[in-house]
Amino acid sequence: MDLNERKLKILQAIIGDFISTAEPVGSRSLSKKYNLGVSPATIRNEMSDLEDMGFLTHPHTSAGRVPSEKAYRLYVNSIMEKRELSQEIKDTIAKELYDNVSELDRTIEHAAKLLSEITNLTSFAITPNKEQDTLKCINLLPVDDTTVVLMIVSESGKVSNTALRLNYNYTEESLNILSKSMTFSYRGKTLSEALTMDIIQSFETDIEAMSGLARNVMPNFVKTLEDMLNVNLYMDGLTNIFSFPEYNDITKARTFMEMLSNKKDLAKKISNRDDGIMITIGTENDDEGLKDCSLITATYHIDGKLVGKLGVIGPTRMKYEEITSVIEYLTDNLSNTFKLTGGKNDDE
Amino acid sequence: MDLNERKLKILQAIIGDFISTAEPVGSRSLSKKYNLGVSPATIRNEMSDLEDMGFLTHPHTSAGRVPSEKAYRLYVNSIMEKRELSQEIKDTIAKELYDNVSELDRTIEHAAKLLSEITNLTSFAITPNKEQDTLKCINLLPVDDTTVVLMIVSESGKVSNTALRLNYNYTEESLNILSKSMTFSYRGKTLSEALTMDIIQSFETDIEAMSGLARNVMPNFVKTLEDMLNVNLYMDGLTNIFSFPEYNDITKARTFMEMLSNKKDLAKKISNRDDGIMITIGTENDDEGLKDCSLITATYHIDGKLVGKLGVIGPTRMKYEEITSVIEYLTDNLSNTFKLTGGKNDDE
DNA sequence: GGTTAGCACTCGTAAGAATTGAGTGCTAAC
DNA sequence: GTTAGCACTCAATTCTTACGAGTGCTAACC
Repeated sequence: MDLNERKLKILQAIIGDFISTAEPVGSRSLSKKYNLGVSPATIRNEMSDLEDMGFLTHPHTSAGRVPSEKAYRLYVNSIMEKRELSQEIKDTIAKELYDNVSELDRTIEHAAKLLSEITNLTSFAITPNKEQDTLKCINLLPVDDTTVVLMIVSESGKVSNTALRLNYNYTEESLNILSKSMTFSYRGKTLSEALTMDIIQSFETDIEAMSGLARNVMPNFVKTLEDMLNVNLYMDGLTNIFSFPEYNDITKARTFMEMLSNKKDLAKKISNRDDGIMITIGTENDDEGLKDCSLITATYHIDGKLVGKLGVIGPTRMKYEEITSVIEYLTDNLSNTFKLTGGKNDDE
Repeated sequence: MDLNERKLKILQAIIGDFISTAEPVGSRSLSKKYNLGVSPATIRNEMSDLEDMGFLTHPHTSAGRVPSEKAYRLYVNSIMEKRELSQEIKDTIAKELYDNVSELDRTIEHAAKLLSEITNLTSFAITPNKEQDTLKCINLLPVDDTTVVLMIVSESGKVSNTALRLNYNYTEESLNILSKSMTFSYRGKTLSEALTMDIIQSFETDIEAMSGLARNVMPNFVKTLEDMLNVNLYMDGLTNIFSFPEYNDITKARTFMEMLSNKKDLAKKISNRDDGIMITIGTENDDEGLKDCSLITATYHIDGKLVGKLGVIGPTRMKYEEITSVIEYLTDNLSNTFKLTGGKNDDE
């Protein structure tokens, strides 16, 4: 059986109708709403064919047709067209992003919020994977007699620090030497490389006099590095799910919420997704809890290198076209923002 | 009418029963379950009196009685006794807190998680209000030709930093002088005091040569101070609300979730609560969205000074006794943790 | 041969009626 | 003051009925 012009037109109408109404689509109402030029009976025949081909399903005998995952997949791959966003939305995104340039994490959080507000879906964003980020400078700073701060700056502009308490008095001199020495050893190394180096060893042999201080600093150095490698997950628009009739059932809403509250798994799942725009529909998500959901994600870049992700989650019946455009536009703008400022606010 | 011994006993039984079953309590089932030594008819008479006194309400004629807010208030104030926690829960709390000593914010977040797991309620915690925190040291650190990091350390051990890009080359010397000079001016001042000082002014007149650098640094200094003053709100156990029959209604669950997603208002509301254990029931919360909820909060201290809060939110029908004990024990332990380490992990 | 009108059939949903049962309030006797 | 007895109430459950949107099939039509 062939997916001819007319079948495609009918399928498209059904998908469109179902996406906006959430009601199974019947032949009669379809022929009334859309000017397809054929009678309901003909549409019925075509629908029956489309069902045989796996594009439609049937909740029960006397109900209308509902698009299958295969239909959405076809729609996403072939039918839907790239849509130009309305100037209004473009302006909102640009304005919100540029007006709120701030610390990287805050910007990402804000982008997620923006996304959920525009799409009326649940949105999420993860901060960049910093495995490829390189170390730039390491500093040990005196605070008081027994407290020093360890500060690590990476190429991407990320600054991390830990206050550490020593159980003996240090000299400023020794802090300085160790700082310089560490910067020398680690500068240009990626965070993951730095973590695999046999750290304490190198300092004990190199600088005998330093070894006491180094032994105190190193565990914290490792801990801070690990901390810098952590990917943060932000979510917004959690309650948007309640507007969907498919989640009018309390147990479904609950399952959805519970799945999202497992941030660790979710962050991992998102991290593992392909670069660029990626759409996964229902069972394609390979996750029991996501079998009725679709995910759309896209990647943004920091200085063209570090990669973070951002996207939405919602019922498989979602406005793929619009939402994909929004996400694409948003990530493009994000990458742009981070190209100019490195995610930090400039002087002024 | 007098709230005599027997009335009190019956009221207590009704409250206890309703808290655990969520079903209106009838005279017959009450007399069966609890050994009150009187017949259902007598209980009915007493119930009728208790209703007249405002302690019970009546969903409808043929339903059992439900405790009113006034009853809960009486229970919380006079009837309930301080309960000794089970050793198991004590151990869990102690273990979880001491095993996870880490950055302050992480510890608070972890405490909130722990609290929701133990109580099966929605928990929240806010980081300390740092208005009384004092500045300890301010540092400007060279990173590369045009980037410096501004680092601020406060007495409580909080370290904040911003990377800033200058539009001209600086000298290490000038950074040093400005750091020292800022530290000298601000050391010992509270964060809020520092914010009200006419900052740029003072540096322009004092150190002519510095004014260009200072002009670049100061806006960031102010911004970072403001950032340090921000109180963070953590929540956990959001989906616990679904286990309560009173939230089986999707619109109620939705309203609850929506109220909690407004983090700003919530943080404010919690900040404004009294110190120590505070219990507010239903309309006592003075908030339409909270009229069917009770809040229990308690305060923890950092080094005996800075004050943060932590608590739970749930239906008015909650196990006040148990939960209050848990929260009290938890905040005591938190304060203890922060007394020993200042919320930071020591050198090993 | 594709298209269409007609019609019997299906099945979820909404509305209404009957039944149940936990509970109250009142009265009269103990 | 306490209690047994009884009529009454009302939410919740179950059953029944009616409705209607929709299908699938058949036969006629172009």
